[in-house]
Amino acid sequence: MQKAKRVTIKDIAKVAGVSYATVSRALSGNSEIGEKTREMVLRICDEMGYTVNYMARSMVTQRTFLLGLIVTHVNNPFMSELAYYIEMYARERGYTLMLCNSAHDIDFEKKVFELLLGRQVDGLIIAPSDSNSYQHLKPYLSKVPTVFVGENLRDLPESYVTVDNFRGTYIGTEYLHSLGHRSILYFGYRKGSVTHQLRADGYMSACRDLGLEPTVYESGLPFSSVEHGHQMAKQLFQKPRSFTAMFAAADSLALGVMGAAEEAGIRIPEDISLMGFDNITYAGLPRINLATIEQPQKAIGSMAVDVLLEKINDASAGYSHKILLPTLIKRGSCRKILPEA
Amino acid sequence: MQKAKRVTIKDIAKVAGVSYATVSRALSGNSEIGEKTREMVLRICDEMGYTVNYMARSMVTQRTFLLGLIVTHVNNPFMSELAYYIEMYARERGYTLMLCNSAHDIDFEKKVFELLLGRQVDGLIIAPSDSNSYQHLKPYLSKVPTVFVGENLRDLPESYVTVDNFRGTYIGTEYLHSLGHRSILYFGYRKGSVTHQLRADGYMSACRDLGLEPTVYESGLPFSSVEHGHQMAKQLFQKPRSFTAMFAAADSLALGVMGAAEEAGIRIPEDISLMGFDNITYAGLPRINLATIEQPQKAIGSMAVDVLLEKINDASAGYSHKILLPTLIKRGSCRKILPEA
DNA sequence: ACAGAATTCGTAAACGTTTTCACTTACTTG
DNA sequence: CAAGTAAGTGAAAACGTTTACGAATTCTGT
Repeated sequence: MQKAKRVTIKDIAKVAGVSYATVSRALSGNSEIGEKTREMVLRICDEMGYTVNYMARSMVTQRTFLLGLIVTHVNNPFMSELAYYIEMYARERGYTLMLCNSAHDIDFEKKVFELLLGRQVDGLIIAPSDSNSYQHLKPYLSKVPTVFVGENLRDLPESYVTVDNFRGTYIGTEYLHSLGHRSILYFGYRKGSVTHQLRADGYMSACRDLGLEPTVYESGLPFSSVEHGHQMAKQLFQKPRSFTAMFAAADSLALGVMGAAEEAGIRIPEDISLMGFDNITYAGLPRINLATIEQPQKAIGSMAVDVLLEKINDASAGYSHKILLPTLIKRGSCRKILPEA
Repeated sequence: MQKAKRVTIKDIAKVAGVSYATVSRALSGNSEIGEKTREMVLRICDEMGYTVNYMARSMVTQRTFLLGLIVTHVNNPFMSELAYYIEMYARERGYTLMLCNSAHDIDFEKKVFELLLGRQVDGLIIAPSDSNSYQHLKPYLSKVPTVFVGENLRDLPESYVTVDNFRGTYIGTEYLHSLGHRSILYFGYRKGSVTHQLRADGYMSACRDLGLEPTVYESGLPFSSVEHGHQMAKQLFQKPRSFTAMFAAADSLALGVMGAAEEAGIRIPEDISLMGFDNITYAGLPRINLATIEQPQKAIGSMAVDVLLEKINDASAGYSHKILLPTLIKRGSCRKILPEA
């Protein structure tokens, strides 16, 4: 009883007493057709509950209006927000999203890419699991328009849209300095990642410009997470501290720091001011109140879609690099102190 | 240059010097074919970078191996976790996910349902935006196997998988009682929703069994969010309190309560013990430490897929209601007190 | 009222697969 | 070695659309 056979264009044609080409014309609307027949056909479609079969259509038009989205984890708050905006915006533009998680696994990422290719997506947005995952995906990139998101590929000949990571840490460091902090520890997570490198560079550059001594503490871990932050901070807090503020390279790390601080009896912001990066929803929660650098996720999402659609619609289009501006978000985790000097 | 024409089964056939039917057989593997030809064909496919076109395949097999997932908001932490598990598990079973947000909008939900229908999904998982009005989806339900998730449809003849909401609030209330609380306020969010009703019932039933006086404070708002919780609690805290513990119907509400409490100078857990429901990731964060009732999301996700696949593969299968067990998660937001009596 | 133009519609091919059916081969077996 | 069976392969139809092409109809202006 579940098997209610789907009604096709031919069924409509039979009832309407026209050829099925005419039905197609009435529906797609782009071809010329008589006004009375169009109305008649549309009415019958309605009555019979017809819905167009996109697959069949795609077979002949060679366009699926399908977009692939590969994220590391949808349940990573940064990704889920991005995914939300991308989905909504893509739908607005007539595209449907196929979502896949790569789970930070490069082989998985490759497989998923191939899968989506087989699904004939018109284009692909990928939040790479690793900034050198570009190398692994290279063979596929000629097969489908792709835009990278959330990672900076530097001057590689591929489209990407991301935030100005350098500027983010730069203005954050400036802010901490303006609060009176003269000894700021940078708390990073991944050596060798371009994105991370840029964040670290922004911090160091600001330190230089402000006459501060930069100190970097980082793990070689492949990605940031609350647990990683917790582990790292735990170790850190065992040794005596010489800094008054910490700049974490990602909000998730900062959250881990908060946990470790609590355990170690260190108060934030009384003993240490803490700054994050991303402005995930968690950061704004009442008790968390994490000052941070906001990535304009909605803009990143819609921009990624725009860039992609441009690429899809104009095969001769080159690649583009869009770098959006971050915003400083002041919150309770940072406080003003008197410079000791 | 982007337009690298995709290689089809016919191209392979030409190179291999066989008919394209043979190529198909070599790939799908289910038909009989000579061992040497199979290897030869597969080798050539590999060399030429062939990937099967799922759309074309689906045209003839009438199976797309596509699953639709409709959630209210992927960036709602409960949903994003669910989506993650569903995607991963579905992929494991050979299905690809098409994700759509309904944004708590019933008309939107309908449109999206229709859209996915047109995309020929084999089945549909939906976290309804409103459990009252499954009515608007009714006309579609005969067209595609569907399972509802996260909402209890009571005894409607449709499949769903959800947590035992009644039991969740029941054991939560018991726990608060065991800590010495004798005056527990239930802080709910949506009148008329079955899910909410069950949670409220669990609380009231426990109160009755424990000899406590139930008190319910609720808004008619359509869904729970941190902002709603904040608003509600703000009002509540203006009046004098007679309770020592609050049981929020959802973690997001509880988070809002925390914010309002902070503003009102009320300490948690010193002044009030607070309990949530869902165990979203936020709840476990260092400073939040929200005691709550955990929904087994991973199990819900995979179970939903299992139920759906069963329905897909056996058209004569009826519907099933799966009610999974919640778990009490003890955390710092609740503390022991001495009963005044 | 008639030539010609414009409009509307039907026929058929095409998209890339799977699968039935029938036809070759090759392999058994007595 | 004949005959029967098994195994491998090709030809062609089918899935539900869109669209180029051409035929038929209606409209325009004189």
